Amino acid sequence: MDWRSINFDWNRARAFLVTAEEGSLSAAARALGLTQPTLGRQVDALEQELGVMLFERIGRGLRLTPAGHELMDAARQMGEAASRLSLSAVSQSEAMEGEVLIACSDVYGALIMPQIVAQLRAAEPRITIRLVVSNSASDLLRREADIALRNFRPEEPNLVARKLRDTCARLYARPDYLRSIGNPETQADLSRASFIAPDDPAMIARSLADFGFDLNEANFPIVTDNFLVMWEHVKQGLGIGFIDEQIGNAEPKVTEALPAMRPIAYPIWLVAHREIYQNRRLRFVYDFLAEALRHPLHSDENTSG
Amino acid sequence: MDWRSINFDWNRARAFLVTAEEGSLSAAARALGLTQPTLGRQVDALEQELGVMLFERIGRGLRLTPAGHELMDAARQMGEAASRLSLSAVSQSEAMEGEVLIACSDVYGALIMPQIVAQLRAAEPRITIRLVVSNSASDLLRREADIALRNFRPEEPNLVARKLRDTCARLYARPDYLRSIGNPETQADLSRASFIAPDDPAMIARSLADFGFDLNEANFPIVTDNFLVMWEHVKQGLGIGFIDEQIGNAEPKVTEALPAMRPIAYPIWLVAHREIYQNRRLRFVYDFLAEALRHPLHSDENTSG
DNA sequence: TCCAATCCATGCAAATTCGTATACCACTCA
DNA sequence: TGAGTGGTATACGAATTTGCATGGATTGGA
Repeated sequence: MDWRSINFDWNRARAFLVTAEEGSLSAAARALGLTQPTLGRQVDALEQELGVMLFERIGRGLRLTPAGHELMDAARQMGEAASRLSLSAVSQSEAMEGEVLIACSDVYGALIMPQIVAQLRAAEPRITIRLVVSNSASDLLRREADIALRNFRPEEPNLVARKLRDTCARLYARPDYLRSIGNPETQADLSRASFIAPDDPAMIARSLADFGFDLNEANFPIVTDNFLVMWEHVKQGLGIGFIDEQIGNAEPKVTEALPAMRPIAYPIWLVAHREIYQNRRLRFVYDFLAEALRHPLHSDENTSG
Repeated sequence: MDWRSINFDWNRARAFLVTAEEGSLSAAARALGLTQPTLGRQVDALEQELGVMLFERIGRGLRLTPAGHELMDAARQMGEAASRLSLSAVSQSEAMEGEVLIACSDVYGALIMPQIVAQLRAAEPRITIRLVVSNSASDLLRREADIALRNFRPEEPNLVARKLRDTCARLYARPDYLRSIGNPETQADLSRASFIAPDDPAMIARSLADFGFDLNEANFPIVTDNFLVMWEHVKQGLGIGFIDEQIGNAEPKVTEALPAMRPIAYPIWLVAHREIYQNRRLRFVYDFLAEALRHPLHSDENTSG
């Protein structure tokens, strides 16, 4: 495309428009929050730039030349479009209406978010929520989501992040499963137990080694990349699984496998695009989530899936 | 009027428009003759100013956010209006079509300009002429005229002036009138003659004293502020009058009253508004008049009124 | 898998623009 | 007529904006 015809200083067009409408440079300067010399120079420069004399300089005030009068039509339309642009922008950033994309894990999406979303929509019904469920970190910079729940400190610059709290994961299993393996009481007692593991068993095994376990691939007969799937297998009595204590404690079908064991602590971070600084709707959801997730839910509030 | 909604940096809107249309800051910079950092900062600033995120920064290039996409409509209309403004300005300054206001004295308007205007309109028929006839200097700065013929060096700054040549005024009268007062040959012989005087007889008397006359108010029985009226009275044989030799010599009814007398010399200046530098039509008329008036018209070209 | 091309972000010096202060002019009203 | 009001033009120092140079990152193809 050829942009030559718009390649002039648009601020000078604004100066021309307001000066013509207000009748003087001084009045235009007041209206725009600038000074009279500035407006005067901008109008002069526009005349030079366009090669047209816009105003006659008479003693007091200015008067449009015939040429200037001819150009007022286009200038007004430019101003109206500018006004639409800015008002539309304001309404966009101020509007509570619209969709917010929240990225979270499948477990959070299924077991924690529902009641938070319910509260949020009760508070602000015009906001609609799209849950982007993934167990890998969503790319906020590419707007795969507006706000993400993460369990690690985000490293990307240009993101807004807030650590909400620390939480714990514990080992859960069905009581009948625990009985079937002899009601273990120590890590050593679980050396031949079955764990329902997410994703990479080898890595899980290494991590659990820090907690006194001695496990190998034989301890991971069922693997899935979906925590919900894992959890359902635990609830079915097929083995032991790690899950957030908030969820595990609320599930009547299961019990803690090793109550004496030190839990695995990890953080809860709320991460968002910088746009939350500018968009009232995003800001609202961000703050709402931060407040709702700051403390664990009461057990009786949980969905037991 | 309330201008708040247009009081943002319009150049940033231009940066936004071209960047969105071109697909990248670099391409927009090339299209506008700016640099990529400049465009980038302008877009950033617009986002801050409007409170809306316009682009997602993805690896290569940018992509409009939904909010940015919403604003493109208004931005395009702004650009189209800007384009109309600029193109309209160009066509105005380059248009040969239109009116040109020429200020001149009544004598020039009636006796000199007609044939010059005829030539001018033959050369450029789309130009129309309005003759602003006045024996006092028109105010070009207030656009009482575009171009003025004057008989003195203009003093106003901001005007464009060119001295075309010097010309002379001489004393004329009808031969029968001269006979009736005894065929005068010297200034003293005219001490009881009748002069048809423009405007202020006392001032004329003082001026003529420099040329050896000794006149008083009794010598000015007919006074008018209109040189054409004066000239018609001279042609009617009612007295003696000063007029440009170009006109006097071309009028068969009259003859020079004192051929031996030194003529009154005065300059012919062409004065115009600065706008002639920008307006092709004004420039054409200015140059045409300068050329046409540089030398006296041939006698046989004159209208004899 | 590496290289070339292309793009955005940022630091810094230069150029431009802006605001303050002031001079000057035209009109109005006492 | 003379002071007051409200306007434009200009000088100059300060603030902002711009361009250049450079670094980092991604894409596409050899």
